[in-house]
Amino acid sequence: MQKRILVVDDELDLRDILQCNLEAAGYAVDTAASAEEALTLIDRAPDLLLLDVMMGGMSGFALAEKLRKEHASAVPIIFLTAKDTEDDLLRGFSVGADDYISKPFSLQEVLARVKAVLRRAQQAEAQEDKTCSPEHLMLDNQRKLVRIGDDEIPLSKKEFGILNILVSNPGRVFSREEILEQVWQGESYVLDRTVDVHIAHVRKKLGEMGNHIVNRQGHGYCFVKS
Amino acid sequence: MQKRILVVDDELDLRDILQCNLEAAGYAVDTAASAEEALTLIDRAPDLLLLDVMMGGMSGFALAEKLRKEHASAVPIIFLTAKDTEDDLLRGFSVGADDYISKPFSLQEVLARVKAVLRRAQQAEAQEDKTCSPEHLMLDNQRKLVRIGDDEIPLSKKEFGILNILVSNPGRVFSREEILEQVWQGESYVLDRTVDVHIAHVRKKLGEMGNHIVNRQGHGYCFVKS
DNA sequence: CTGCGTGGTTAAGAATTGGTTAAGTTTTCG
DNA sequence: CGAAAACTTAACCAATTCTTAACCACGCAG
Repeated sequence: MQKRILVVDDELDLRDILQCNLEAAGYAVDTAASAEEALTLIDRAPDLLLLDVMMGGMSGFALAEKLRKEHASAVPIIFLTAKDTEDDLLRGFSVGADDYISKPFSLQEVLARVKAVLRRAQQAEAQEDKTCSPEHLMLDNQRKLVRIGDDEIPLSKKEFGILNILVSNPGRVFSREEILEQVWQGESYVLDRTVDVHIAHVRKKLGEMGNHIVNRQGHGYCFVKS
Repeated sequence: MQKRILVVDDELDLRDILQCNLEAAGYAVDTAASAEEALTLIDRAPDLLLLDVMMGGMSGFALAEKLRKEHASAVPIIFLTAKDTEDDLLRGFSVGADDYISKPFSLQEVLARVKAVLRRAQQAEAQEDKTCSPEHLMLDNQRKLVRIGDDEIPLSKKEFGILNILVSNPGRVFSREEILEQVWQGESYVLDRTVDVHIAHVRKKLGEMGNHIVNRQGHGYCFVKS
C-alpha cells in the first residue's frame, strides 16, 4: 500500500526537492509551509511526518507535541533540522521523534531513514489490532479480514481498503472522492459510483453490522458506532 | 517488560560504558566482543542489537545480513560506527538497520535512539511464535529442510526462505513485495510472479500440507493452521 | 403529480489476479 | 568441463475481482 508523507518546512526549495524525490520513490506527498498549515492537512492521515524544527510561527517541536497530546496521534515523525546540538536532539526524541536528521543531509539518507521508519511503523501498526467499533468488530490488517465476534470474514482488496478508512475514523464522513483517492491511489480514472458497489458488497459481508456503514446524502459514507 | 539489549563491539571500554549506562536506564544487557560471539548470544533473544560496524573477524554489516537471512530474525539493529560516509550509512539501512549512530556519540543520544527504536518495535515483538503449525510441521534452520512427521523434505534456498516467513507468522498475509524483500533481500530486480513459482514448488513438496499455504487474491500468501 | 438529484441493487462484460507448465539462464558441485 | 539443481521469465488458462451501466426507490421542490 502506498504511504503518504507530509513534508513541513518553510523553505520552498527544500519542500520541492523533498516532494520530487519522495514521489519518485513511490510515496504520496503533501507539503505544508508552516506548522499551522500542516494541521489542516493532518486529516489526510499521513503515515509519516518530515518536520522542520525551525519555522516561523509554531516550531516543529511544538507541532509534534500538539499532535501527540491533542490529537492523540502516533504518526511517526522525522525531524529535519540545522540545529544539531545535543539538547535539541534530545528534545526531539522526548516528544516522540522516530528519527532526527541534521541539515545538510543527503537525499539518499533521507530516503533510507524514511524507509526504515515506515518499515518499523508498519510492523507496529500491523500488530496492534485495529479494533474500533461496536461489539468486537476488528479489522485485522495482518490477515486482511474482519472479525465480528468469532466470525472471520475475508475481504477483497478494495473492500478492505474502504472499510479500513471508515472504521479507522468512526463518525467521520468520507466523500466518494476521498475514498477513491485513498483506496485507489492514482489508478486510472474510475467512476465514483464504483464506490457504491463496493460499499454494498461490504455491507452484505458484514451482515447486521453492515448497518453501521451509513450514507450521508450528498456528503459521502461514514462508520457510526452507535 | 524489561528489554534485553545485546551490545557488540570489540573495544572493551566502550562495551563497559554502554553496558553501565543501559543497565542504569533499566535494560538488561549482554555484551559480545565479536560478531562470532554475538551469534552465540542470539539465543537469549535480545530485543535490540547495538552493533559496531568495524570489528575484527566478521563485520557488523555481515552479522546483520547473516541474522536477517539465515536466522530470519527481525530484531531491531542500531549500528554504531566511526565510518560516517554516506555509502556506509546506506549499506547499514539496506541490511535493515533501524538506526545508525556515528562515533563519537553522546550517551544521551544513544539512550534516546534506543528508546525510540524500542518504542516502535515494541508491539512487533509480541507474537513471535516460531514454528507453529498443524501436525508437527517443523522447519529445521540448520539443515534447511522441513519435517512433516517422520518425513524430511529438503528445500532450496528461496523455498526455505518463503516457507520460513509464512510458517513463522501463521495467519498473517504477506504480499509478494514483502516476500521478495525478506527472502531476496535487495538482490537485483526480480518479478514478483517469481514468488508464485516458488510457492508452487513448496506446495508440491509439502504434499497435502501444501494446502495450508493459501493465496488471498489481491493481498498475498499466508499459512493457515486450520 | 412530475421532474430532478441522490443512493441501493443487480447483472454482465472487462480487467486483474493466480495456478501451472515449459523453456531458458544461472549457479552449484563433482 | 559437464550435469544437475536452482532460479527466472514468459505464456496460457481459469477464477476472482472490478467497473460500468441500467433500473428502482426515495425525498423534495415546483
